Amino acid sequence: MDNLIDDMLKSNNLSITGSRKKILEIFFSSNGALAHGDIEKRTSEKFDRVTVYRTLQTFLEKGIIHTIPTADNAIRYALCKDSCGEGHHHDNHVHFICSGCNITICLEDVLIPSVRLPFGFVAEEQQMVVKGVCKDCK
Amino acid sequence: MDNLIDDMLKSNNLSITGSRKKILEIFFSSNGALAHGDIEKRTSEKFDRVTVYRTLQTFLEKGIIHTIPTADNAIRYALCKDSCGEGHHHDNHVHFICSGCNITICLEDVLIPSVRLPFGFVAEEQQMVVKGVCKDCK
DNA sequence: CATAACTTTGCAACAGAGTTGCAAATATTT
DNA sequence: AAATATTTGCAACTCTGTTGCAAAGTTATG
Repeated sequence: MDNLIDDMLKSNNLSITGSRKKILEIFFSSNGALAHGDIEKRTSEKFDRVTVYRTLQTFLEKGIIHTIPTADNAIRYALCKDSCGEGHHHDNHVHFICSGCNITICLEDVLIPSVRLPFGFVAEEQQMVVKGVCKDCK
Repeated sequence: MDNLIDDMLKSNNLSITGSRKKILEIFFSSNGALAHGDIEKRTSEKFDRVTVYRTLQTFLEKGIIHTIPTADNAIRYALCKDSCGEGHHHDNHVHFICSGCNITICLEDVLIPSVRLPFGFVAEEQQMVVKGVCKDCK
């Protein structure tokens, strides 16, 4: 497990540091998406806020994590499935937010359906968020 | 025009005040969705920041406007079409953000397609945002 | 394996978005 | 026109995120 994380960092040309390892571990051991605040809570005051922000930013740039749009004004992050090439991650799946436990889940198998736009509009990227009750809260 | 706005406020049990009239006017005269900051700019320093926030909050509660989810961490608001009853607005249309002029538009005629969720998940509400180029920037 | 070169961290300070309490001002009711 | 209720503006605050810079840590080099 530790080796997997080290390799992951190394293959992205990132120095292997305590905070990066810890934050990656948190992502691996959580089944949903995480907001910056969630991560701060789970690192139990070990790292500076700024370090967490910068680490997330770095992971984002390297395509290790991706962002999830939410209406509640807090960016959430989730691990990318390593099925696609580095850098250009295809984030074309639906995200689910449970109104019970508030978890945010990537529904990797549920693809965003395409819509027919009015004449003159060209789509480049689309995001879909479904709110409801997850299988554990039912 | 002034009467329409007054009636709109009155029928929602809201006092008719300068800031509310002005902010409603701004919504009527803009063709896209507005963030809090946009509104502040267009009121040209006439009202307090807090008043704008509270007015938007009030309009939201009364179902006069609705929020639009964006990835860039700023809530945007748009007028609700008055086709549906008071309070319970059906916000089931797609939103479009232009990467050229950055406008956010409600595509009232483009309904969000429903998706098949994994077993055990129940959808209550869904939001879809398409980014691309609008008809004026093409 | 020590030293140099580079990268990352933590601190401090800041910026922007949004909220709350409260007294003053403005609307509405009578 | 006075009494009541609602709304506004101010001040102060919280929360989220960013930037510059020196200190500490990591990696590469001889």
